Parts: sequence; C-alpha cells; structure tokens
Amino acid sequence: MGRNREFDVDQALDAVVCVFWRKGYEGVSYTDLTQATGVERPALYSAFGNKEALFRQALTRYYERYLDFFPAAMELPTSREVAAHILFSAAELHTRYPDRKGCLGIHGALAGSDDAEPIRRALIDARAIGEASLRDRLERAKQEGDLPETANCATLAAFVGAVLHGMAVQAKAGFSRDKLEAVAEQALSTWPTGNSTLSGKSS
Amino acid sequence: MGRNREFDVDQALDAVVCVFWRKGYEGVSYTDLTQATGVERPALYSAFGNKEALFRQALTRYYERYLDFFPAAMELPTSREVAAHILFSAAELHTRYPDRKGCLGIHGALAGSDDAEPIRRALIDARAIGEASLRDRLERAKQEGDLPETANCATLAAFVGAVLHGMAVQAKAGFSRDKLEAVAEQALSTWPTGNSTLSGKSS
DNA sequence: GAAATATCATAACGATCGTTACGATAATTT
DNA sequence: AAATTATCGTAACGATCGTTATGATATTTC
Repeated sequence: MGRNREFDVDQALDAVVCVFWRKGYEGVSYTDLTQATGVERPALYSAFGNKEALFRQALTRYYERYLDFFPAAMELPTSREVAAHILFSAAELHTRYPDRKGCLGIHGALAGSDDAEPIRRALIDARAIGEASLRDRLERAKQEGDLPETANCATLAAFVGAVLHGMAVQAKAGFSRDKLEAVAEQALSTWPTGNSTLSGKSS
Repeated sequence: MGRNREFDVDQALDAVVCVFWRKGYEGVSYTDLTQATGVERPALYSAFGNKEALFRQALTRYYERYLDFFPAAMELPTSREVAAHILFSAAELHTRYPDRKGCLGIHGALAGSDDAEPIRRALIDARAIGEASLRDRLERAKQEGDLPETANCATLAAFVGAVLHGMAVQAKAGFSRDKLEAVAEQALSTWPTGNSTLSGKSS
C-alpha cells in the first residue's frame, strides 16, 4: 500500500559510498549526498536513517564491494601470498578511482569532532577485525610450517596493517599505483619463510 | 600605545596545537579553541588571523616542537640508524600524550569538505618535503657505500613514510607504544645493508 | 589629566549543519 | 470510485559554523 519508491536504494547507497570515500564522514553534507544520489534529504532519512546509520551502511557496502580481496587473500596457500595479495590489491584499489583515492576505512573518520566518536570507533573496530583475521591466518601458517616458530604473527599482522594504512594516506596524497606497489614490495622484501613445502623454498 | 595583551601568544598557540592534534582541522571549532586557550574568539583572530592561518601556524609549531627528531635523525651516521631513529621516535611521540595520540601531520586533514582542501594540500606538501629530505639522505648513504648500489632510495623513503603514516593511524586507534615499536622493528628488518665500514658489518 | 589607541568581552552576523513538519502526489485496498 | 497509505519535494526547524561589529577597558602619549 502507498506510493512506490522512485529511486533504487542500492544504487543510492553506492553513490553515498563514493561521497564518504572522498570527503570522510564529517566532511560530507546532505547537500553533497542529495547531489550525488539525486535523492532528496527526507528520502535518504526514510531509507537509511540518520547520517550515522547511513555511514554505517555505506561502510558495510564498502567492505563487501571493494574490500572483498581481503577475505579472498586469506584463502591463498602461503602467508607470503596472503600478505602480497592484500598489499598489491590495496595499492590497486587506492588508486583505481581518481575521484576517490585512498581508503574509506582509513580516512572515513581518523580525527574529528566529538560527535564523530562513534564512527571513529566503528572504523577502528572494523580494522581490528581485519587485523585479527590476518593474525589468525598467520598463526595457521606457522602451524603449517609456512612461517618460522619464531615469527610473531600479531606483529606481522600489525606491520601489514601499518603499511596498508600508510599506503592509503599516500594514495590520498596522490601517490601513483607504481609507487605504492614499490612500497608494498619493500614491505614484503623480508617476509619470513618457514620450512614447509608451502613456502616453495625448500623441497 | 594602547592596551597590552592579557595572554601569551606562544602559550596560546601551544594549546591550539593540542586541539588540532586531537580533532583535526575541520573537527575543531572556535568554541574548542577558546576553551583550550582561555582566549576569546576575537583575540584569536587578532593574534593569528582566521582558522586556516591559525592552523598553519600551529602546524609550523608542531613541526619545530615535536618533529624535531626528524632533522636530528638526518645527522646520524648510517641510513639504518636514520630510519630507526625516525621510526622509534615516531612510535614514542604518537603515544606520548594520551589525550592526543597519533600525528597532527597525518590526521590534521586527511579527508574533509572542499573548504579544507588548502589545508590538506599543506599537509601533503609538508610530508613530501620530509620524504624528499629522507630520500636525499639515503642517496648520500648510497654514495657512501652505506646502501647498496641497487637500493632505490625514493622507494625506501616512501616505505619509511608509509610505515610512519600507518603507525600514526594505529596510534590514533589506541595501539600501544610497544606494539608500534614492534611494527617499526619489523619494518627495519627489511633494511638493506651496503659494504661500507659505516654499516658496521664489514671490516 | 586629556586624547589616542590597542585589546578586551559580549553579542550578533549570515551561512550551513543535521534533521524534520508539511502538504502534494501516486499507488494500493476496499 | 473512495479511502488509505507510503513517498515525494519544499521549506523550515534549532543549533552551530567561522567571522566580525561594537562598546567598554586599560595603557600610552601629549
């Protein structure tokens, strides 16, 4: 019963993702959002709730639509391939769209007013989940002999995270894909190797 | 002639630095600034100009008061010591003050509205200067045999920058100093060595 | 002591922020 | 066809944004 929606909610959310990606949570106004989506303010509120709820949905969409390389990387056979796939995919993603460089998960809300604190926490938590997931994957690698017994998986995961975040900052500053790939390569240059056949160095 | 200032301009600027450090450029309001400095709005305008000019002066102050370890690092004898000093000093600085973690140079203005574009550019330029200065220092190291002929100094400088920026993001997320130091250590494990006596490996 | 001047706090400026009444419009139900 | 209901665009809400006009206050100069 009642009138039908005149816009596609999924399509609007995709456009919203792009806006937040470029300007961050607090940098985006509803004027920006209506302009990008072609949807008036009240319709956005009716479809997504308030700005915070909208951003959370945009973040979820961002993860599933753009950060899908991350869970995919976890499936790769060796820890080095996992790390390499993450870093190079990020280098590509962060420079894929000239109008929205870098990573929504990083500059969506790094600093800001106190009002943005819940969003900042949400992004921190999301990144922590990713890092924990990588750490677990590396622990598995250690058990498989793909990483040495001495390897500190938590540190390695944090290191990959740091390079990842740093590349996002650099991408936002205009670094080319090539330059980011060189950074990724350097980061990978001393990835520890175990004694398993998985590493491809023995046998 | 005329009335005297009732506040210390240098002291006020120090307080302003802390506010921008915590909330970033656009996240700071003049209510925040008067609260932190004890100086009313018109007095801040009279002493520093508008918000953008104030931030630029705060950034300069930040560099000379907190990022002094960077030029100091350039004086160290080996490229590895240079990189190590930068990374460990950053890990310390980014976690030194619980009320303002991370780095003003990073989250002062990563993303935001179009109005903040000049400030974003200023931060990007400032970081680029630092990276270029590091690259030049590494070029010198190469000439001294402290780095191998094959070393790509621009890439190494960008890599140090990426880890630096990534640590700033992680510090803002609450990472401990120990964890950041572990990241720095991992980053340094990729550091190439030359054949000079400087490296301390030969001779 | 009187005139001149720079800084002070108060209070307001127009613009924009996120959010929402409101009446018109279109679709469904009886 | 009439009644109901959800969505539409317009227009406005109070709050806050960065910025500044204004008059009182304090200091210096004549």
